[in-house]
Amino acid sequence: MARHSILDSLDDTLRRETLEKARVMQFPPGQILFSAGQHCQGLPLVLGGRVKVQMTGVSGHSIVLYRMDADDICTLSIGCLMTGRAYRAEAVVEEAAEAVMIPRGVFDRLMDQSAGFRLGIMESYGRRLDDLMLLVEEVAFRRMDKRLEEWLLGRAKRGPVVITHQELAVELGTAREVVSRLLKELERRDMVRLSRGRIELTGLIA
Amino acid sequence: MARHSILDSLDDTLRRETLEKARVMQFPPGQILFSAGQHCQGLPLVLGGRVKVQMTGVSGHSIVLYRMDADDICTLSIGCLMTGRAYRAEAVVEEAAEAVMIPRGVFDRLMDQSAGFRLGIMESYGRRLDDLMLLVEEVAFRRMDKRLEEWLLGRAKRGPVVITHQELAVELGTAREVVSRLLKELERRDMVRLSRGRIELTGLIA
DNA sequence: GGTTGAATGTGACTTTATCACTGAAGTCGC
DNA sequence: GCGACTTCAGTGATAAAGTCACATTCAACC
Repeated sequence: MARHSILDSLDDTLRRETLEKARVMQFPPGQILFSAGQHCQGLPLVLGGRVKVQMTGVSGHSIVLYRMDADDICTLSIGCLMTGRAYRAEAVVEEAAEAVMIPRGVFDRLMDQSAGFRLGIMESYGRRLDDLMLLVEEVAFRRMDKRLEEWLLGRAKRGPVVITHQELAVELGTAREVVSRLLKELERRDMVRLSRGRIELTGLIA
Repeated sequence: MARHSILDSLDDTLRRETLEKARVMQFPPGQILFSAGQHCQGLPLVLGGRVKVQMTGVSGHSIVLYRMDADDICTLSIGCLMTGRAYRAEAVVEEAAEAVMIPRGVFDRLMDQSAGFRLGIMESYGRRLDDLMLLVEEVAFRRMDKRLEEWLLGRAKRGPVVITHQELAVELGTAREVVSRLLKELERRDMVRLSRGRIELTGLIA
């Protein structure tokens, strides 16, 4: 059963009609939801799992822009859906995800007939814009060592972080060598223990 | 008379009603349209002039996020209007600007009753999101000297660029000293001629 | 057990950021 | 017209981050 808070804002008739025309889809880890240059087929409402959205610049470097998880809306798709432009970023499933795909026609109808749906869409847009503004500030002004430590702390809820230095570099929008060196420095200070594809936080609990 | 393409998408009745309740306002250069922490009073539709939107990070550094000019919609205001959150950025008038301020109630009504209005709003949102994604990439990966040259070229349509190094640093999200040094280097290579608050492009026409 | 490919380590060097100043150019009051 | 003041610009020293080139290590798979 499709559980997404934006669907709760619909009245019964509209919700039933929506669910009739929308498809619930499953995406295994590693699957590409969409990639740069593609055109949008429908609006994904994320029911569960985790998807990262990243873009690759002209330089060939990539950076993770944001993540989507349960109850999120794929904001990028809205713009592509309504204006017909192609995606500029790429979405990669990290944890097996489930999403309802709302076809264009249904989306238009929902926007037309449900104030709650509109609010949900606008809220999602606003949040994304905020996220990106904060990211700009972060990338432009914050020190890489702090950003790295913060990222690790945010990920180390329980157990070691399983990630390669290269992937971590994409998370932060920097080079692999920079990540390697900063991590080695953290290891020297006994903040982390490093092994291949794996970072264990030891002293970094603050 | 208020000319904005999104108003053209409205039928006569709706447009008349909107213009009755909306106020056309004038903003002189230097005026702050809104600043971080403030709450949104209405949605500005920009009729003319130029407004820059910039944010200041925790570090105290600022960076210009994007600009609005004729026929633009203040995307940031939409999110603040609908969710009640405060602005996170600041808008400063660069060239005397004129805007129609759409009050919240009218905005809701337009979203409800006009598909064209909705499309315009969504288009604006999508474009802004794109702008910010490109900015992230630019800040994260492109070289400062190239970005500076590009910025200057984009501004030097006719005549010299009137700007201080400090302001230019905010445009690019870097430090004033960095801008000064890069400009001096350009001057050594006879690409520009520098004077106080003014940059003349000489060899930089490419 | 040896080969292979991915992941990591590191030196050398360039670019960018930061700090701490100095000097130069405008502005204002008289 | 002349100081006093303020804003703007220049620069050396040093630290942080990015780039390039290559060495090493690890894990997986014949």
